[in-house]
Amino acid sequence: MKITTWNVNGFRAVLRKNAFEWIPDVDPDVLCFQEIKATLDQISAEEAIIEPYEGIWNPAERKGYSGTATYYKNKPLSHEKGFGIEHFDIEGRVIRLKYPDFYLYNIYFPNGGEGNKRVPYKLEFYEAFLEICDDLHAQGENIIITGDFNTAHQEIDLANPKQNEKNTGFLPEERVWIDRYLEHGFKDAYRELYPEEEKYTWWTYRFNSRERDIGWRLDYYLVSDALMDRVEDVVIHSDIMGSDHCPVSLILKE
DNA sequence: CGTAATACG
Repeated sequence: MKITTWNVNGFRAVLRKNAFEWIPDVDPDVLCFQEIKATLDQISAEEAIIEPYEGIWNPAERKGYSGTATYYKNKPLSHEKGFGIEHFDIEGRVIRLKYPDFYLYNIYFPNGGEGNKRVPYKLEFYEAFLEICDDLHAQGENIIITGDFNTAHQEIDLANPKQNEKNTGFLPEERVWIDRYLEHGFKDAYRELYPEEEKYTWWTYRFNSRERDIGWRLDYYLVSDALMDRVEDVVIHSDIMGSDHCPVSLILKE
């Protein structure tokens, strides 16, 4: 089974750029998109279709902002949008699919904002979601979390760690939440397999950053400890264009 | 700089 995550930074922008063309080549079983920045009524029915997938959209209430969509080949046992907490759910950040062996969460974690204004909301979101994961783990369930975490975990996860210690995305109080997830029964699948690799998944559109590879690793797969032996590979598709993020795939053994 | 609506990342 192959799962691919991609922060599209505007579903309509990706359509305009014809930038979904890589999908048949990568051929994921599930596609997790973040920052769709659209509702279904802003595009045609045809534009929402990605063959041969079926899609679930969870847009934010606010126009042109945030939002997630998950496309799958094989129908999950069930699916839910949000986590039942109003002030988080209105931003369309969460879609959960239930498969026989695990829950798959597609999540667009909050950005800390200009002047770190939204860091408190972001930290609350990490906290609330970890509690949900704790409950599921306590029930013996396995979980795969993927999406844009909006935080680089360690110095190895961004090109310029020193100069970003006071910027959202690399604040100590944000990074410690990734530590907490790992302490609560998750593995960072990419880092487990590639402890020394310096590869990024996001580059600002400014300053020619992508060409110069001045980036951050913000898009992760956190998998329950018990699932780690089923992880065959994690692939960062650095060459796939169309957004300021690149797609990342998780390949699971059956 | 880019996406999208006048803010946000």
